[in-house]
Amino acid sequence: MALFMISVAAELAGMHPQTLRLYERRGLVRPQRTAKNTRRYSQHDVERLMRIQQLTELGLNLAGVERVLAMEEQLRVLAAEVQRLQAQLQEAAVELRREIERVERSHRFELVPVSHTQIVPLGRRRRRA
Amino acid sequence: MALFMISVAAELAGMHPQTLRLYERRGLVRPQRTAKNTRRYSQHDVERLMRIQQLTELGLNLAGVERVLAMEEQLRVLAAEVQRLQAQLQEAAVELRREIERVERSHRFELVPVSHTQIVPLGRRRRRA
DNA sequence: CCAACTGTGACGGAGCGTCAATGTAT
DNA sequence: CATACATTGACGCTCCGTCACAGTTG
Repeated sequence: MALFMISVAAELAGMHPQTLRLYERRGLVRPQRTAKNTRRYSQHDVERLMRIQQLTELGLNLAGVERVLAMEEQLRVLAAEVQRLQAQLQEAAVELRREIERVERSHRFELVPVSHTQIVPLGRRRRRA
Repeated sequence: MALFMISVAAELAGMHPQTLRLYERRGLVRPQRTAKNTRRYSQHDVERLMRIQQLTELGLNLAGVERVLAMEEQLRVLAAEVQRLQAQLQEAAVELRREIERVERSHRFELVPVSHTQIVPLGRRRRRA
């Protein structure tokens, strides 16, 4: 996983390095730190920075950005849940058909329809014409 | 449905009337207008004003408030969708059991298990001991 | 010692809530 | 005429991005 020092991350995000430090102080991004206490930004951090920039360009202040990012995460989770449930529901429909078929087949093997049986004494089976 | 003039709505929401006019100009609330062009706030408008106040007290600016309110609506819609799908899924499980039972019952009426049949010549039915 | 990091402090522009002035209708 | 509405402009406070300065590390 690639990590960038603050100058590179700022360049990638199109921001002033000071802005990145400010965002970290406000808790908007949490880059790793090296043993010598310098920030290291992941690709994910940079993408988050770009998303922050989109929102601030829309006029949001940082409090709004923070809340919107949190809500976007909630939306992703919920949308995934909807996706999952829809798939599960479709699976349930398939399951229903399959199960009914299974039950019918099991009966077909175990059972003999009355209308198809012929009562014939044992040992006196007639030949079909 | 009760409607309030701006002074009353501002009182109810705990805001300055000018603030309400500002919010309308920004498109955050859309009170009705009388024929003489004075604003009329519904109960729903007042509740929205109070929600806006909560968000601004959290430090959001108006751009953020607008976006958050829109996303809250999306979240409500998605949450309702999840609710609906879960109920539908549970219903599907019930349906599965019911349908299987129906199939089995229909076979039980139409069919006779082989193991329970006895091949007996007609008219020579034996009495059970 | 230079380059890039770290932090803190200050400044300017923008956003926002309130006040003030002015006009209109009941 | 007094009151409450309307609109518009201005002022002060806060937020935020950037710049500046000082200290540390390779």
